[in-house]
Amino acid sequence: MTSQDDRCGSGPADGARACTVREALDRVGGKWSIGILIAASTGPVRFTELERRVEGISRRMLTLTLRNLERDGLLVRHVHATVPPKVEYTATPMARELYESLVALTRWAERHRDAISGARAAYDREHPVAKPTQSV
Amino acid sequence: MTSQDDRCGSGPADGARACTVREALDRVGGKWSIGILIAASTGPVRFTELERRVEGISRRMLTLTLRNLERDGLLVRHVHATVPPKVEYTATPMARELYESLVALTRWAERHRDAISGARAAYDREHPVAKPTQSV
DNA sequence: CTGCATCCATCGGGATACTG
DNA sequence: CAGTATCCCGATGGATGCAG
Repeated sequence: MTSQDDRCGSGPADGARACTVREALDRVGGKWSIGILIAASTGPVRFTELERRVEGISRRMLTLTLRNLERDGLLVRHVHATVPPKVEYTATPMARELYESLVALTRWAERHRDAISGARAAYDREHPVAKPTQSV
Repeated sequence: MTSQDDRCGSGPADGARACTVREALDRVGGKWSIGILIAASTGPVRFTELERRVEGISRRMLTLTLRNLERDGLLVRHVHATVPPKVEYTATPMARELYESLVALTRWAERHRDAISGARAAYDREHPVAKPTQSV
């Protein structure tokens, strides 16, 4: 958090391009950002509702991720001053655009899912953790 | 690395969608993956060349990231058995497709760059690290 | 030239308990 | 209900030295 260290003036060539991509990636890089964004993209969602919908997330991480998304302007937090506190989170148009941009990536993942796991299997087959000095 | 723990059967609703996105994100989630991919997408690049082009990367991280990308089938490693070793890395078509899919994200980042930094500034302004018992 | 091994600092993130 | 505070661990990544 609060990490703004990446110097985008990396300079030598395609550093700028790489950096711009990372700008976007960094907003969704967390383990839970996407899940939360999706859950909140259909309308206002309450804290507890998110806790159930995202499934697997801890209260702590939910809060942290929520704060980051809010800070980046991807989520809007609305507090109802009622007796049992009620807080609703809503994805901003910017967040929905982000999600739209992500579909290309999703499709890529679907298209190459097999190729990738294949490549991994092949790699692992040809690159066993060969310890020359140890062979049973 | 070698982390394949994400259970995509998250179940309850949009968990599947979120998971597929993460599949793609996880290949480029590293700090250097994108930079290397871009540098290698225009043609075969040597190890040292990459070390210069990526700029800021350490020899260690270059090697590690290279191995991961190779394992995922995004990079092909070609070793020339010459006296001074010469190894070239080339992005696979799959990797170039990945890069293409990332342009949508890039555009999103460009479009909302100002909005985001603005949101951050506003948030930080309204949420100072207020520690009641400590001031100075 | 290419790359692995080691040491070390930092960070994300899980578990749990406490509070307005 | 909606958080906040602590503790704690594994992963990430930087620096450096050694080796084929």
